[in-house]
Amino acid sequence: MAKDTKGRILEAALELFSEKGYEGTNIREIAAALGLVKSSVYRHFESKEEIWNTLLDEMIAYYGQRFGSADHLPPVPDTPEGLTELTMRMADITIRDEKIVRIRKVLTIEQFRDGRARELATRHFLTGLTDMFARTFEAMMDKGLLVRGDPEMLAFAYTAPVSALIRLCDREPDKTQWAMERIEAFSRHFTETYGMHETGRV
Amino acid sequence: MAKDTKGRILEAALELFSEKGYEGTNIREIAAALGLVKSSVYRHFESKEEIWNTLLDEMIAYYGQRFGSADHLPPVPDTPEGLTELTMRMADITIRDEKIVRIRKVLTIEQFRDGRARELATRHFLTGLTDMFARTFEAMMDKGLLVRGDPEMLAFAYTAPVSALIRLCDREPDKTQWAMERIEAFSRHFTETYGMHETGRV
DNA sequence: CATTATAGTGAACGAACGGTCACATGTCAA
DNA sequence: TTGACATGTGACCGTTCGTTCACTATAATG
Repeated sequence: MAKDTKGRILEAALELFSEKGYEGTNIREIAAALGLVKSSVYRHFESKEEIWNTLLDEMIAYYGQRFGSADHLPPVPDTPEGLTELTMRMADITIRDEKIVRIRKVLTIEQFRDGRARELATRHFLTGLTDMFARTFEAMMDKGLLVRGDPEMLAFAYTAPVSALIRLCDREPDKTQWAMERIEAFSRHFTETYGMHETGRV
Repeated sequence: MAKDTKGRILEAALELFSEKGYEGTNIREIAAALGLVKSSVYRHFESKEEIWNTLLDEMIAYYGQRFGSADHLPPVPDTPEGLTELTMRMADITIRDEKIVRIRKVLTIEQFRDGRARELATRHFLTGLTDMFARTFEAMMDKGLLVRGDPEMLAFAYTAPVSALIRLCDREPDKTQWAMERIEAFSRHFTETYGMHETGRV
């Protein structure tokens, strides 16, 4: 059968670490989460630390594959309102996808203890979103949909509030609906401030 | 002499918890930080958990006293540029004050494990700053310094990016200077977008 | 069929943990 | 001087931690 026990251990570890942290989780719990006893875990990993490091490798790779590659760039909206739609779609995915939620949570918890977690946290919470939207905004400026200006600055001003609300959902999931409404309201406010409609030139 | 050992224990606990988390810190380290052995700590606290709960009480009280009371409201700027100055002053304090930094870090780490930490985290990272600046912005609108609009929305759009950069400093202190420059640049961008200069009416 | 590799187990290990307690100090009021 | 109280200590406790290992069951390979 070989049902990829190694992968299931990493899954369980991510889930537990994201709730109770690395130090707050023990090997017995991880094993129990897949119906094993702790010694079985050591068939697949040499130590608890190796689980953590492998998990980090996986998270880094996952981020690169999901947000880093060029073919995953979001489509450039056709209208200022399209930016809001795009944002809502992306926010919805990033809040619903349990794996991404858990990655954000574990990076939040462990960022002060582990250097690699620190770097990935900065990319997740700050630079990654900014870079991505900077390119989108630049394209929108070229299309005459957004007022001309520093696309990086605009992207930062746009993504930081959205990111803050996404992190609120991580912390207090029962406020998800409220947060989504706030994201939409903020996005509309943003497009009303910076958005332009095409002049219709052919 | 009675040199407030209880208070010093709380100080040491805050420092250690903010770096390694509650579970990652043990009583021996806390005791050693003030030159004691662990059993001495139990003269002042019944358990590790009581240290944690007392610390949380203190953090909640500290926040209320520091940011909650009306007499600590920041002065309303006289010009749009004054908003940037005010922001830089507040950011500088909040990044330099080690106690506040540690409180933010420990709330970041423990927000998923402790309900009270969760609530205080939301206030620290989201609602507190927004509420405070909403009042400032409302006053600035009344004075004709800021374009009319929803002060809450504007405050959220303003404080969320600043907060994101402050949290970057918590995570990567060597990027503090860069972050401060970004805060200033963002604040200037913001006042250029929404700021107005008085018409000079008497 | 015998063999070899793989995955899982229960018992046991030393170390570290949070916590207790009898005891040694020092301080200060009666 | 005495007694009471607060503070600090070292030895010790039971538990839990991460980790090891001899052993079993299973499945694939020659």
